[in-house]
Amino acid sequence: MAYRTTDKMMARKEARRRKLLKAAIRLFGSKGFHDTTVPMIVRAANSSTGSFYFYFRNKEDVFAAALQDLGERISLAINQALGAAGPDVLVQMRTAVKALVAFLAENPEEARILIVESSGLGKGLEEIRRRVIASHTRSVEQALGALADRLPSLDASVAASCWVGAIHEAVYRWLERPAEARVPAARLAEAVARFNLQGIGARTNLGETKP
Amino acid sequence: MAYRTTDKMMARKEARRRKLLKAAIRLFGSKGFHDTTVPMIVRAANSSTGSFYFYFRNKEDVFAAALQDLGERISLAINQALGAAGPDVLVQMRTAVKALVAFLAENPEEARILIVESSGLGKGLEEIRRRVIASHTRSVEQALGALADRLPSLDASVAASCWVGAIHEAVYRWLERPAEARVPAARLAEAVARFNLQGIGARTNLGETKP
Amino acid sequence: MAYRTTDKMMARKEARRRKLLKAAIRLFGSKGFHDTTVPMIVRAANSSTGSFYFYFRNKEDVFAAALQDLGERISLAINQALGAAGPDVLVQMRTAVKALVAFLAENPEEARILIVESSGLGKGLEEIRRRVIASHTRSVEQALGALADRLPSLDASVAASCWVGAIHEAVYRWLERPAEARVPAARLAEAVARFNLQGIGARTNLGETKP
Amino acid sequence: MAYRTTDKMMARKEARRRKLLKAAIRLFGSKGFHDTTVPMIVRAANSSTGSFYFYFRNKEDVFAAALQDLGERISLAINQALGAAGPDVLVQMRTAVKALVAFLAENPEEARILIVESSGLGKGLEEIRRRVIASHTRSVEQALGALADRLPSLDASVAASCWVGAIHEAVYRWLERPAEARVPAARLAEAVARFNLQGIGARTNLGETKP
DNA sequence: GATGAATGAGGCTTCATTCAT
DNA sequence: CATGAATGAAGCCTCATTCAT
Repeated sequence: MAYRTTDKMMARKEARRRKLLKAAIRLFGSKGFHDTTVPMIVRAANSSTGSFYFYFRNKEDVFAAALQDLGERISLAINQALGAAGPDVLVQMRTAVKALVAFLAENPEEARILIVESSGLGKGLEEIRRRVIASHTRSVEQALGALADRLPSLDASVAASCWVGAIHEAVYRWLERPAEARVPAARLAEAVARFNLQGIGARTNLGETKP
Repeated sequence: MAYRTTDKMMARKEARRRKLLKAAIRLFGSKGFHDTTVPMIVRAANSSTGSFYFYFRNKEDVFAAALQDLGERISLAINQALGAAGPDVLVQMRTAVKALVAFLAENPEEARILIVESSGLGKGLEEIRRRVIASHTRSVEQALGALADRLPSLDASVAASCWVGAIHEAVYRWLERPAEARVPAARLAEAVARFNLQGIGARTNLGETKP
Repeated sequence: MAYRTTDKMMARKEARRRKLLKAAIRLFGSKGFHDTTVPMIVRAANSSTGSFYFYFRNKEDVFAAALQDLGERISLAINQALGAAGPDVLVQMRTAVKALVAFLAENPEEARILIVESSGLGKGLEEIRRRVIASHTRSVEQALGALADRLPSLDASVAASCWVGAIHEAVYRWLERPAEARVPAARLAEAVARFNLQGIGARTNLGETKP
Repeated sequence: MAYRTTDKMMARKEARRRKLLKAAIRLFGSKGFHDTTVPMIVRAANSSTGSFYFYFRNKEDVFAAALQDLGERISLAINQALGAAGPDVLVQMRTAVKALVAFLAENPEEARILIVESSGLGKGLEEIRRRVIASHTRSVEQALGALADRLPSLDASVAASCWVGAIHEAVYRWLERPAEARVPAARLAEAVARFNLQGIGARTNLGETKP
C-alpha cells in the first residue's frame, strides 16, 4: 500500500516545518515581527505561501512556535549546565546566568526575539513569552526563597525582575555593538552574574567558582 | 497687520502641535507603535491628517518627538530630585533610581513607550531611544567611574546596562499587574534601588537615607 | 476660510460615492456578488481601492447599499403608479405588479441583484433583501386581508409568497433570453398580473383595466 | 485474477463517489456553493482531496452531479405520484405540485440547492439547473397546451414560469422559518397548488381531489 | 486507485502619505 | 494654515488544483 502514511513522509513533513520555522526565526530575529512578511519567510525557506499556512495557522503562530522552540532550547541549555553545578543554590544561580548569557550570545537572533521583539505583540504572544522567561524567573524566585536565611531580606519578586532585566539588557547592548567590539561572552556572563548575585545581597565571592 | 507672524499665532501653532503629540503619546503608550494609526492620533487630537503632516514629517517623527519629550521630562524629574541629594555619589544614584521609578510609575504610557515600544523600530528610532536612556546610563557609568576606588572592581559598562535593565524590567512587570495588585511605587523603587546598589557592590546601607 | 466644508465638497463626495455604487451595481448585476472583485468595481468607477473603503465598510456593504438603493427606487416606482390607480384594491394590486415588472424589465442589472444574487449571502444581506422585497410582499398580504370577503379563503402568507415568486421567476426567465426574443415587457407584465390575480381567486376581469 | 475489474471493485468505486456526492450535497445545501470548500467535502466524506479529483473534474462538477442527482430524484417522485393520478390533466398538475412541494419539504438541503444556490453560478451550472427545473416546467407548458380549450387563453410560457416561481418561493419561505413555526407541508402544498391552478384559470375546484 | 502535502494566483483590506480646496 | 478626500502599495490569508509517493 504505497499510499500509507510512512515514516519517511512524516519526516519530510517535519523537515519542511522546521525549515519554515528556522527561516522565520532568522527573519524575526533580524528584522522584527512587523517588518518580517510571510512572503519573506516563504522565500527564505524556499517554500510557498500555501505550505506556510499548512503548517502554521498564521503569522503569530510561527512566532509563537519560535518562542516555544526557543524556550525549550534555553531550558535544555540551563539544565545541562546545572547538571554539573552541585548543590549550592548560589552556585546554581550563577551557573544558570552564565548558561543563559552564553546561549543568548551564541544565538543572537533568538536573543533578539526573546528580548526585544516579543514585547508588545498582543496578549497571546506576550503570554507565551512570559512562560518562556518565567521558567527562568521562577527558578530565581525559588532560589531566592531558599536563600531567605542566608541573605538580607528583600522583595523577592522585584529582585527576580531585576535579575532578568539585567541579563536581557546587558546581552542586548552587547549584541548591538559590532562583533569585533565585544568583550568575550564569558566575561560578559561573569560581570552580569556578579551584578545579579551582589544585587540579591550575596557576598561577592559567594557562588563564585574557586580558582 | 494681521498677516504678520504674531506671538499669538506661534503659540497657537505650538499648542496644536502639542495636542497632536499628547494624543500620539497616549496612543503609542497604550496600543503600541504599530497598532496606532495616524487617523487615530488625528481623531484623538481633534485635528486632521493634513495638520499632522504639517507638524510632523511622518509617523516615526511623532514617535521620535514623543521620545524626545519623554527624555526631557525624565531628565527634569531626575535633576530636580538630585538637587536635594547632597554630594554623596551613592546617595545620588539611589535618588536617581527612585526618581526614575517614580516617574515611570506615574506615567505608565510613557513608561511603556520607553521600555517596550521603542525597541525594534528601526535604526533611527533606536538611536533616539538610546540617547534618552543614555542620559541616565551615562551618569551611571560616570558615577561608577567616580566610585572606582570605593567599590570592588567591575565592568562598568556592563554594570550600567544591568542597572538600567533591572529598572525597566521591574517597572514593566509592576505596570503589568492590575493597579490594585501593585505594591506601592515607593516600595518598588526602594527594592530596585537596593538591588542595583548592591549589584555594583555598594554595601547595602551605602546610599541609604538615614532613618 | 477656504477650508470650511462647502456644499460643493459635499456634492463631490456624494458624486464619487454614487459613481462607485453605480459601478458596483452594474457588476453585481452582470457577474454576481462572488465574481465581482473590489478591484473591478474600482476600475469601473475610475476610482481607487482607498476611496472604495473610504465610502464603504467592505464589499458586503456596497451590496447592501445597492439593495437599499434598489428598494427605494422600486418603492418609488410602485407608489407613483399607485397614485393614479384609484381606490379598488384589485386594481391597485394589478397596477403594482405591472409597475414592478416594468421596473425590473427596464433595470435588468438591478433585477438580477434582487432576484438571483442576493440569495445565499449570509444573514446580514438576506435580511436587507427581505426588507426590500417585504415592502412589496407585505402590501400584497394586506391587500389580501382587505379582500378576505370578496375572495375565496386562502392562506394569505403562502399566497403572498407565490405572488412574489411568480413575478421574480417570470421576469428572470424573460431577462435570460436575448433581447430580440423577448415579448414586450407590457405583455409580460399583463400575463403575470393575470396569473397572480387569478391565483388569489379574483375573477379574471377583476382589476383589469377596461378596454 | 485479482487485478481484473470486478463488480465488487466497481461497486466500491461507486460507493466512494456517492459518499463524496452526499457530503457535497449536504454542505452545498447548508452553506451554499461558495462557502463550501473542497477540503470540507473531503473531510465530511472521510475521503481525500486526491480521491475527490479522481471522481469529479472540479468543484463545479460535483455541484452539477448534485443537481443531476436531484433532478432524477425529483422526476422519480413526481412520476410515482402521477402514476396514481388518473387521466385528468388538471388533477395531474395538482398532483405534481403536491409531490414537488412534498419532496422539497422533506429534503431541505436539496431544496436550497435547487432554489437558491444554483442561481448565479455561471452559464454551465445554470444550464443544468434549467434542465432540472425544465422537466417540470415543460410538463406544465405541455399541460397548459392540452388545456388550451378548457382554459381562458393565456401566455403559456409566462404562466409556466409563474407556476415554478410560485412553488419555489413558497417553499423557500416556508423552509426559512424555524421548523416549529411551519404549517404542515401538506397544507403548504395545498395552498400552492390552489394558487397555481387558479393562476392558470382553472376554476378552484378543478383538479381538486374529491372528498 | 488513495493519499495529503505543495503550490501560487488572487481576493480583501489597511494605512501612511499626498494634494486639491 | 486647515481640512479630509484620494491614492495605491503591500500585507495577510484562502482555496482550488496538482502531483509525488
